[in-house]
Amino acid sequence: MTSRAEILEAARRLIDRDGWEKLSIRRLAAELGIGTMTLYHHVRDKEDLLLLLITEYADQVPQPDLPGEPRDRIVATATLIHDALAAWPWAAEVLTADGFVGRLGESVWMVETIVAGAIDHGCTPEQAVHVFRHIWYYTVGEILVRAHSAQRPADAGRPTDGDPLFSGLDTSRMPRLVAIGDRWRTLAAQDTYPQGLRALVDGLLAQAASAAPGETASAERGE
Amino acid sequence: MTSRAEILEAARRLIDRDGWEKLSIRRLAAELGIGTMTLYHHVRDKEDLLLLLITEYADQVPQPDLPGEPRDRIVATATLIHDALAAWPWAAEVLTADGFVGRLGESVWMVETIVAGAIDHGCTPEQAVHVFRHIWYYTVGEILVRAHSAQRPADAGRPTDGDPLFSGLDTSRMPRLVAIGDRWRTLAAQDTYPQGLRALVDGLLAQAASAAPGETASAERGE
DNA sequence: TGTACTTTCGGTACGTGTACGAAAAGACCA
DNA sequence: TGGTCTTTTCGTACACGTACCGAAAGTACA
Repeated sequence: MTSRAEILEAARRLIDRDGWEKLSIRRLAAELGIGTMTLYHHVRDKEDLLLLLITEYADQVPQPDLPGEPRDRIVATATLIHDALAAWPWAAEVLTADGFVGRLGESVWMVETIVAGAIDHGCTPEQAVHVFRHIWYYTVGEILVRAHSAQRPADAGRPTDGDPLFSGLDTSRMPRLVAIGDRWRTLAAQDTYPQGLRALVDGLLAQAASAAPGETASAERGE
Repeated sequence: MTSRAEILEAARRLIDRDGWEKLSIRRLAAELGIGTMTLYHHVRDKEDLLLLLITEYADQVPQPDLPGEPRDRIVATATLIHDALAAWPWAAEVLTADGFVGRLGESVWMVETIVAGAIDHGCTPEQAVHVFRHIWYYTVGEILVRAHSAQRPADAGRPTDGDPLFSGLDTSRMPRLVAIGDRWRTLAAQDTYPQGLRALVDGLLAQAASAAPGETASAERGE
């Protein structure tokens, strides 16, 4: 009669004790004192387990006051999502899972806030959904690329000779890039998410405005 | 005396015959008639093998003429990268790998073209590198999320009831989204990459312009 | 109480990536 | 040729996720 709650509790215990990399179906089953395959009766697969953990985690993120311009609310909320994901090592394992967004639990307000912000700014609801979608893509990409680059234990050969994103790049074919010397190699250290996000949001909102100029979205009921 | 070229050839053979999902270190070794662990002398790990395959593939992408505005060159090149990655099933397995960009082989011109386009538009070289970086994040996110959503064999329970990105979303907490009815569920079918990319690029270029207004980048030599 | 059906449990087995270390083969020089 | 050192080969072993399927336990109805 092992319940979902007990499973998640045991998983958290395991993660706290041995680190989340050591979390495995087998170890979790052992921790619970049940057969390995029994776990599969409460959880579809490992991805599902991690998604459940994520829901639990997301439920604890408090909803802050977000006054200000719609645009600023969007940016602030996206940054919140980003920071939460970045602080959350096992997010990268499931970030692209189907329905990840739907597993945000209590934190669906993040999605709603972004969509509502876009509508308030003058987007149609359809455009607003796309605004969220693009922000999501960008955020996921940023998290995944950076997370992957970060978890490398400093390859013996190249002791972090610069931006891992570009490591091994054949610079002899890139005259325009090389023109700035080796400075570009060190740009990775900066946290570039805020700028990129701002640019994306600005671009999206401008795009929506020019697609339907001067028009305030009317939330018409569909079907 | 198994060479890298032979390994890659055998890998391609295996992929053509059984599909790339079936490609494994063990099967590849068997195909080559060598011991499994021998492969590890020519290839660091599986990720490295896939990156080698990617270099080979990328080398075959022809470099097109890209006239027009710098902005359009950037967008066109990014779209080319995106489409290549999307057409390339095993890209998702290594897309976030360190130095992926450096494994583009002959296709480094893609990186150079984007960086050069940004500089030609008035960005500083540092800004141009960031332009590429943000485009890369967005593209990777788009590819990974969509790739993951696509490879699901239509869950028995929910026969594709809409956008997999949002599946399971608690819409009762999203009044503004629900206001458009269920239409938002079907928006996923559209290819939204071009719009998002355009918005991102526009935003990035506008941001760079406002950071250093009216200034044309001077490619000063660094260090 | 007996019987049929459903839910829960878990042992075994397959295929995976790859760490480790021993063995074989090749290279080089005395 | 013999010895030493380096490169290449690969057998064994481990932990993993999980498909498959039989066993056990719980439930419903006769």
